[in-house]
Amino acid sequence: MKAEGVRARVRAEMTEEIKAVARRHLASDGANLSLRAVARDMGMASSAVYRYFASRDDLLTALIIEAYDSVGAAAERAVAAAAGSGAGFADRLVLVGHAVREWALAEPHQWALIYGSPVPGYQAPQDTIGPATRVVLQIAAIIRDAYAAGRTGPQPEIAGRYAEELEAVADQFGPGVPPRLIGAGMAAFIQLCGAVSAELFGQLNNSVDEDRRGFLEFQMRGAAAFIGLT
Amino acid sequence: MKAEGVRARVRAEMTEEIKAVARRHLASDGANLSLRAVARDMGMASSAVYRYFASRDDLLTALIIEAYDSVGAAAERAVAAAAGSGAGFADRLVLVGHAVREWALAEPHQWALIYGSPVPGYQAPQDTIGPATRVVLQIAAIIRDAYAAGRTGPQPEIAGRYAEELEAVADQFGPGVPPRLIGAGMAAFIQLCGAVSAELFGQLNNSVDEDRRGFLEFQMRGAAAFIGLT
DNA sequence: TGTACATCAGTGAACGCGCGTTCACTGATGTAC
DNA sequence: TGTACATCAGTGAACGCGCGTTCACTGATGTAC
Repeated sequence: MKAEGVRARVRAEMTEEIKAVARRHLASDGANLSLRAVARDMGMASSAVYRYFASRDDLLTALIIEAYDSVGAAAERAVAAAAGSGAGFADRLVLVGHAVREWALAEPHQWALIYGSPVPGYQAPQDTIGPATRVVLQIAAIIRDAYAAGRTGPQPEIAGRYAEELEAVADQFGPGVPPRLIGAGMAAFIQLCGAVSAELFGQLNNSVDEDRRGFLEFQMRGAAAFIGLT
Repeated sequence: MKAEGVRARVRAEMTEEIKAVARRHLASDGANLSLRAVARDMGMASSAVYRYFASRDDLLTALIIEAYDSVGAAAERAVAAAAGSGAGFADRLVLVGHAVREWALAEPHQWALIYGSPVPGYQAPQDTIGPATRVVLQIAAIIRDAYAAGRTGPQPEIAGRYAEELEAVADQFGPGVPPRLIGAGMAAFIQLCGAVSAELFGQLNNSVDEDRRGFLEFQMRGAAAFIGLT
């Protein structure tokens, strides 16, 4: 056995287990995650957790990053599978929607952690920015590809300062992509987040209770139409 | 002075003041509202608050109901003013969007309380249901009026179980309103909530930072187009 | 108008609990010779 | 291969704090006669 290998592996495993237990605790406590409760669940002294995370906020940050990565990966798998099977661009957007929604239904507390109200007193560090953009990047990629394939329809003019801001964003994605397209893509992402949050946070109760998947698809097709995807 | 008038009025004033202080506390603590902190801020013993609210959850419920009523009233004022000035139906939807957004910017913590992640361990009582529907009711009213005026454009067919569910919802709003219209109206509401939450919870940071009002209008015009409002 | 009584707001101490974080420590595991 | 030392995981007590809720109580305000 490797010299430093064993300790390092055990350390990694413990770190993962702490995160796993903490994720379970998100379910009952929301973002009021308690280090002591996590330690209790693991059968160790609360002080021992500090061997793995410098503070409660550090643990929270790790959970946030993993949540972003997890939903981002789900979106990426959906786009890759859809592109591989030759689905149309609107269908790809719908499939991203379903993938994100299904991830959220499976991990509602992780969803609340990243897309719900901010945790009071918690300031997200820079490390979270990258992972946070993975989902919207996938939507942007669909749009970029659709635009390159000439399948984005006519884009109405937009004007105003927000149009200029979108232009700056568009420049990061591919030369020549019209800013309105990027704006409509961001709108689709925001709409998706809103739709999933509405379902999880109870705003659909007593109106759409059975076929929420169908209703999400309805909304995503609206978003695709707004973009102009064909 | 009336016999029971004085005590009753003082009692009402105290109740209001407690709620006002509690609202201020939402800003720092989020939904982890502390009765003791509220009492401290009012310079009274924590036990005295129990003369006015039976428990912390009762106070939270009162705040939630007032928040729904407050944003609902803002939406109602916007619709009334827009209808009075003869604005088109799409414009009315946009104006509701601006009104809701402005309310949320002024009261971000109340917004988080009602549209953010649910408070852990808190179960909303029945009393919140009515106030919770005031905003979406205004959007439904715009759509009903637009439909009656023949300004909702052609409605594509929808099918599936969610369509049946929307039919049941449509029946509550006015006979003959096509369920797809109601679905598109709900989608507009959800999109609005998503857009406002995205702005407040930081998802627009580093992409649309200056003209968020314009970007919201862009999104609401998309929602109006999806409905078919002209 | 004055007096006896009931109502009610507010106090302060207490109960029992939980929290994040620090610190001196024990023992086991790895490292260097 | 064996021994001396360094590293590091984990313990348990403690600090200082906060919380929701209850309870017996004081004193002021209202009510009934």
